[in-house]
Amino acid sequence: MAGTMCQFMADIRTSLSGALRAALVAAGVDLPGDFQVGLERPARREHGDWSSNAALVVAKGAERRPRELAEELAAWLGEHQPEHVADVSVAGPGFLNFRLAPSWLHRVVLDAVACGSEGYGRQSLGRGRTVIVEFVSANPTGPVHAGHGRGAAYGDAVARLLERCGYRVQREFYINDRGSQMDLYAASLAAAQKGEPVPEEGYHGRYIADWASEMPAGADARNWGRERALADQRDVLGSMSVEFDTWSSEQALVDSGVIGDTLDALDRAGASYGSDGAVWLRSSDSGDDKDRVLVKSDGEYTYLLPDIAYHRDKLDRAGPEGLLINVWGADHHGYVARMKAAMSALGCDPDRLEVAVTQLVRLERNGAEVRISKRTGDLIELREVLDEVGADAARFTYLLQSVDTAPTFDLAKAAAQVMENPVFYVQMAHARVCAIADRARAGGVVRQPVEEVDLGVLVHERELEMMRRLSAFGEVVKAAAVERAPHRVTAWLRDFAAAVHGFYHDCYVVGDGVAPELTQARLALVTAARVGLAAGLGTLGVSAPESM
RNA sequence: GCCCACGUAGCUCAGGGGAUAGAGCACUUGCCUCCGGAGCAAGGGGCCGCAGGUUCGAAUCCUGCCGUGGGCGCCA
Repeated sequence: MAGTMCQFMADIRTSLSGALRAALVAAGVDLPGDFQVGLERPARREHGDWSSNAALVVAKGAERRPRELAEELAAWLGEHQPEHVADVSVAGPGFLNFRLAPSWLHRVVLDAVACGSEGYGRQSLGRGRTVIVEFVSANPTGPVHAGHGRGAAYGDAVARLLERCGYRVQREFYINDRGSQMDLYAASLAAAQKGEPVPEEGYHGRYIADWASEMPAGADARNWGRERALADQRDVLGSMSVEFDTWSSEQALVDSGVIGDTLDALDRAGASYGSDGAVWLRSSDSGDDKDRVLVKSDGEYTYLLPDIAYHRDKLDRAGPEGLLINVWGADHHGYVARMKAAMSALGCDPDRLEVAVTQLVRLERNGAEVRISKRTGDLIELREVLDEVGADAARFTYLLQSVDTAPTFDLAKAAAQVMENPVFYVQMAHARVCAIADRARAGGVVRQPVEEVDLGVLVHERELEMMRRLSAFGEVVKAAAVERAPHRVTAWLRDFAAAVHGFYHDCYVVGDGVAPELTQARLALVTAARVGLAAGLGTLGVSAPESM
């Protein structure tokens, strides 16, 4: 039953676009087979609750004047009004503006209460399709740093969004536990243990000395170091509630022998060739700048070859309909073309591999830049960020902006417990809404079941605004999932929280001057607000505290 | 030099074919009998980097240029 309730927002769009389509047909317009009725929420309130540009889009093909056509459509719609529509008008060059009765917003309250925070805003576009989201995948040569934090927050939020849209999601971490970087790491640990200077090309972070001092005498620096780094990474990521379903080891992949299969497959496909004693991938045939080495002249695999085998394996695990999403840092963007080239060469649809590239984060503390530099040793570890600002603020701040931007993350501002801090502002809205419900309970208010409450008394502009914002959540979730853009949810939360604070300020729920039936209706609205805030925060992996 | 992303209010950033371009901070000014004023509201502030093009319509799409960041290893 709750499932059908949650379809309400989809229904209102369907109902409006269906009516528009019927109006167009009645007006004698021939619609293209793939015609989609444009329907959006106007930026300006006076343009109504929903608006369509259908007349503008169709006018040219129909050889009609947009404004005249719009007038005709409006007249027809006036005689055949869909449910909840109070008024249809024409504006500007030919926009059709729908003004809805408050009853459509009252349905939104029922919808939210019925769905709960886990169900509200759920979409069905995933239809059970498998998607493997690979993110963080830091080298096991040291702690995860602040830059990985962004990938962690982003990858996990994308996974959560996709889950809310009906995808079957696997979170995966790829361990690059092989190759020259691992050699250098092991050599650095071994040298530090013996009190010798670490190799110049090695790792110089302070953690090397710390970990070397923990390392038992006679331990294999490579294996011990790998486990030490992974344990550290797992621990830190876990403390911001990022958990992976699968940890895939490059070394294990190599040991299993599947690399040779991949090499053979590339050879059979004519995608590789030998030159200068090395084996090369013809990636330049598929849009890459140049060809890339798969097997070095000393017989060692490069990073690329096992990674191709790994992606082949992932595609296989995801199934024929499955999708791969990789979250890579900006320093790996040049790697996208060659991986896609390899996928094409192996006969896989390169569109099944998506790579989201996250730009670098500039880290500040009270306006002063803090450099992130893994190799030189003055790196800011993710652990430090979490200790300073907390997991909730870190996640929310990482997700404040699009991953296409290189934002500034001020640790001091993110940690501040003030309303100017968007994390605090949004969480505070949730806490306030919970406080109201507590207060009503403490005041002896007995709540009626929502379906028996007369929501028709909710007509205050603050209430309407809150319900309007709430009603957009499902569309926001869908857009955020499709665009792999969790920051859209962050932006929505800030707007919705502002509406909640406004309501809180102007609309008392319990108190002397509030009629009992209004208290009941507002308590239902408060529950709906709690659902919306908790649902939004939940898709970002941020907690919704009941008090602060 | 080539490749990718970005350039929007003083600052941090949303918006990514549609109507008069938005939010927070900062600045000016109002509002506390009562659910937490840790708040709410009003105001000032914009060649949407520049120049062309496509379109009924461009901050949004295309091309070029300028600027910023990142990448261009038989490292990972």
